[in-house]
Amino acid sequence: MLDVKRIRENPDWVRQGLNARGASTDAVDTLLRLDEERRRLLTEVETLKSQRNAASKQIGELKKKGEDTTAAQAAVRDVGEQIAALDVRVRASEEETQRGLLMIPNVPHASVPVGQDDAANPVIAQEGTPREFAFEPRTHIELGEWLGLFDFKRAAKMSGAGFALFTGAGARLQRGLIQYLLDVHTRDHGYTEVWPPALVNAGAMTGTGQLPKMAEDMYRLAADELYLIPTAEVPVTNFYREETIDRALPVLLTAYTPCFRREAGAAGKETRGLIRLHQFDKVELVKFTTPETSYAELETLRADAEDILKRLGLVYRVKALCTGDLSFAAAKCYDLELWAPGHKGWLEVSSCSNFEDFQARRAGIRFRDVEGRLRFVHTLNGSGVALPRLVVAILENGQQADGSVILPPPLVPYMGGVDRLVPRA
RNA sequence: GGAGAGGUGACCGAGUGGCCGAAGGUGCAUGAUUGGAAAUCAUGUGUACCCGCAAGGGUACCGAGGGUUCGAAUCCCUCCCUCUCCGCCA
Repeated sequence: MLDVKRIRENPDWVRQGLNARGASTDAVDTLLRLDEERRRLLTEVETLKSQRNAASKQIGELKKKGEDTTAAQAAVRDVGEQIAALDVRVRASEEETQRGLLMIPNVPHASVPVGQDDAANPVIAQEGTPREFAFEPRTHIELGEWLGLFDFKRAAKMSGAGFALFTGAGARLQRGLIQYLLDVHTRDHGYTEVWPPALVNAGAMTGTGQLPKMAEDMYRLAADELYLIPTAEVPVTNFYREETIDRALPVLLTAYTPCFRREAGAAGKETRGLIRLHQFDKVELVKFTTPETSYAELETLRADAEDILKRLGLVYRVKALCTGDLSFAAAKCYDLELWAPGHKGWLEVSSCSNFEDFQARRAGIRFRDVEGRLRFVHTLNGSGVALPRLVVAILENGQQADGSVILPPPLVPYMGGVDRLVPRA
């Protein structure tokens, strides 16, 4: 969330940000009104509390001297009742202000291109050129079925539409990719590996900004009031929730987790095969940085994710998300998209975002700067990368005329020496 | 799941109704001492919010939330977490 003081002192900054996102600025005006009311009540009740504290102290002293304090106590009790009544209003006002704050999205960074929606996202880089095929390239679904890598029919039987069941070499490829991605990020990019819970509480979800706004998109276990994580960003960013980080910044963490998304409202979009799933696997990168370095760190985070795609020899492009397409908590974001020749399109495999102090303020993650002041860190994260679409690209790009698939060389050791996927005999 | 013991500041630890935002110790910072250090001595050392141009003042916080009281770290209730033992289980 944004700093209420900053909104108070510079409401136009927030209004401009909301405008750029294509969101209404009414929330700012409402919030300013709520904040003013809140402070008025707070000042009032604190004055009364000050009076009560002084009077109570006096009663204590009088009692020690053995004097009668009945009248004084009655008077203070009266003040106490006023305080109790006011406290109720203060709390209501604070809750309302907080609710308002939680619903206001982050303000886009000045470098974010202005635009209405994803059509306005500029492509800022492209690596490699799509391969020319001497035959009509098959989709990952055709390839996977022929090679026995996954079985959507059986997945639907046990779980329903939108779930993947990997089999044989397909299952091994999942395991190998997870290990490969974690190896590269820990060995070559300086990240520390963590293995977090996949179920988190509402506090964690609020800390990273999924709650309260995105409640509809998540699986929730009502009996225990727990949520299935939609991304490792949630548990990993909450690693330091309500803490002052006592390590030198930046802190770099990486984690593999399954990810769970209800994808409510996604019906009708690309739902076949591996492209959009209710459960998928992902290796995530998370950074905690000082405010001064977060934008430089965003560039290296993106480079770390890109490095994976380069090593695997895949064709990809980078988009800078425009103001209108930015997610709720992000101040700036890049998307990495892989070329999928069978699918004849680009598939998003990573979003690399800087949230500035938006998540840190919600989650209470701070550090001590060189002058010893407590400040909120900046948090960043990016996929490094999501597995299913990576598999789509690997299969569709590596396919041969006979339907076999040549694997990228770095994966061969992770596949037990297998360099080409062929149907099981 | 059952029984018991606990949760106090960066850390250890005292504190059973007012003199407690909290003793004492450790750590840390600054100064004195020293050639330099150790030791020693002195001083300082939480966070959030509100009022104020500022200086400064106020409120709250002793796991969380309620309650009793003129007054709660201290008493009562609920919940969470940690530890020990038992049960169960991968």
